[in-house]
Amino acid sequence: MHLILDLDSEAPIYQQIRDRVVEAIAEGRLAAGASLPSTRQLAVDLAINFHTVNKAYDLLRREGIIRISRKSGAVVRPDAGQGPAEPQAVADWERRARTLLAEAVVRGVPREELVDRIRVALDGFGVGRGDT
Amino acid sequence: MHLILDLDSEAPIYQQIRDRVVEAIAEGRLAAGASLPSTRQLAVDLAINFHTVNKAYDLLRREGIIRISRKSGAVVRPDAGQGPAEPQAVADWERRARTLLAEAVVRGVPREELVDRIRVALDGFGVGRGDT
Amino acid sequence: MHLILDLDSEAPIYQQIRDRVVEAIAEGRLAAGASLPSTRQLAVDLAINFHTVNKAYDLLRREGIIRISRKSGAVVRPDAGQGPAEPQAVADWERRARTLLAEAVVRGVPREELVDRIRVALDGFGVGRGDT
Amino acid sequence: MHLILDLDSEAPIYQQIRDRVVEAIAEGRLAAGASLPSTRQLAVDLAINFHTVNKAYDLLRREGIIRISRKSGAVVRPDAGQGPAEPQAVADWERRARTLLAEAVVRGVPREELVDRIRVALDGFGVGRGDT
DNA sequence: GTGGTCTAGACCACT
DNA sequence: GTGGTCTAGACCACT
Repeated sequence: MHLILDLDSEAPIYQQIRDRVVEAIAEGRLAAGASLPSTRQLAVDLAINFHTVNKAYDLLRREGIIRISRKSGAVVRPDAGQGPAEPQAVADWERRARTLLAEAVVRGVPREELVDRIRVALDGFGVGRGDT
Repeated sequence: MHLILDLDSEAPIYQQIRDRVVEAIAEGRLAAGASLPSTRQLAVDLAINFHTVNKAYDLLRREGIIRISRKSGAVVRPDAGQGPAEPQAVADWERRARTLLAEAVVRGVPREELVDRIRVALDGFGVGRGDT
Repeated sequence: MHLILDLDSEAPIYQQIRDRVVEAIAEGRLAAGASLPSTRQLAVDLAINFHTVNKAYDLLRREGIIRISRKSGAVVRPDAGQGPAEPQAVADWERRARTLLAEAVVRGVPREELVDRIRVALDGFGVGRGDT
Repeated sequence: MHLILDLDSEAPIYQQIRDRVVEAIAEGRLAAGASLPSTRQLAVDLAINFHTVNKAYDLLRREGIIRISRKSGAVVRPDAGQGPAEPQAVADWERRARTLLAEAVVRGVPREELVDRIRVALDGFGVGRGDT
């Protein structure tokens, strides 16, 4: 799994790892059931502290996106994106989406362009397309 | 201007203020040219320190969303959302949107529902609709 | 005298007035001995408080750039830009110039471009050209 | 890094710190990639509050001149002064330069002396000389 | 009356 | 150990 960090960003590294993994799953680069690199391996690859990778994986586990076991390490949950989403998580997501959309509107991005950009992004995601 | 904070949220208070103001502008509750409460006043209303409000207003100013002067306090920029958006800001926005969309996809929100929710949110925004 | 203010700027209005007057003198739009508008007139033209204009004029007077008398109001000093500059003022000016140049260099403006831009600016100034 | 403040100056302390750091980078005393003192350390050295240093560093970060991380503290961006300067920033810079030059002209500094002083200042800057 | 700056100290987040 | 956030209060600058 290739994964690019932006050390200049104000976003914490563990959050960036979490975000990139989520994107990789959405894009289909990380299939359901696939293994993530070991925390130590990824830490070496990214030249960061292994506790930071640990924190990212733990976050993904708590979000129900991956499973972690001593035997098989971290794997993408086979049912990720299958069952209905948790109402609580969806409500929270919707609030964040609202803020993000409001920002674009206030910045003067035309609605058509906005919807287009969202469509393009969604088209890049192979998971959950309904034809799976 | 009514504005609700979540003190339990991990999002800093100043960021929440910024987000709520942006939403209020997008919704049309805060019109272009309208005054925001003074930093001290809003601090009293929200039962927080005025420096925190200051930081939020300063952030909005640097984003080009409000104008601040010692004379007239903070006002929504009359040209907010008028001119074309800055490419840099739009690129940054798109990255954040991608991450957010990926999360929804991975959580199993169907695409139709996703697009619907976005449409509903956009319909709640009065600004920049083109027919104004 | 036409004079444009930027109310969005963080620079105080009195400082902007002072700066614009200095530029007008350098450009030759305000000749040595010429009268400035009365403080009340300028305040009306700029839609600002007349105390603010007063403060700007007082600053120009203290800098030795204009003379103020009850009889003839504010006039550009006839000897502005004639005699040798005050060493103290020049030293102070040089420090500010150093900071400004350092900023351009750090931002990556090539030296040739830097010198060119300065030359162009100086060419727009009619006063003190030596051929007067 | 040695750095001298003028507590009597009307320029805010955080701005002075920012200006001195920019000069140190232009002079080559602070190389690309070099570390700045920690906010707390510099505050002790300058006998000021660490929040003031924080504000200066935050300003430098927003200007894209330094990078800040909790791990390695503040470092001069390796690419500072490398890529082409932002047009917006250059336009703003040019306006300030115009005002500064006008002031010198009005004060009676001869053009030759003016250009000489600028050349001398630029010669003191090791960064971006093209022959490096 | 408004925002801006500075000091001071507490506590937290990240690595 | 580093920076980030928040509170608190004083004083100043601008209009």
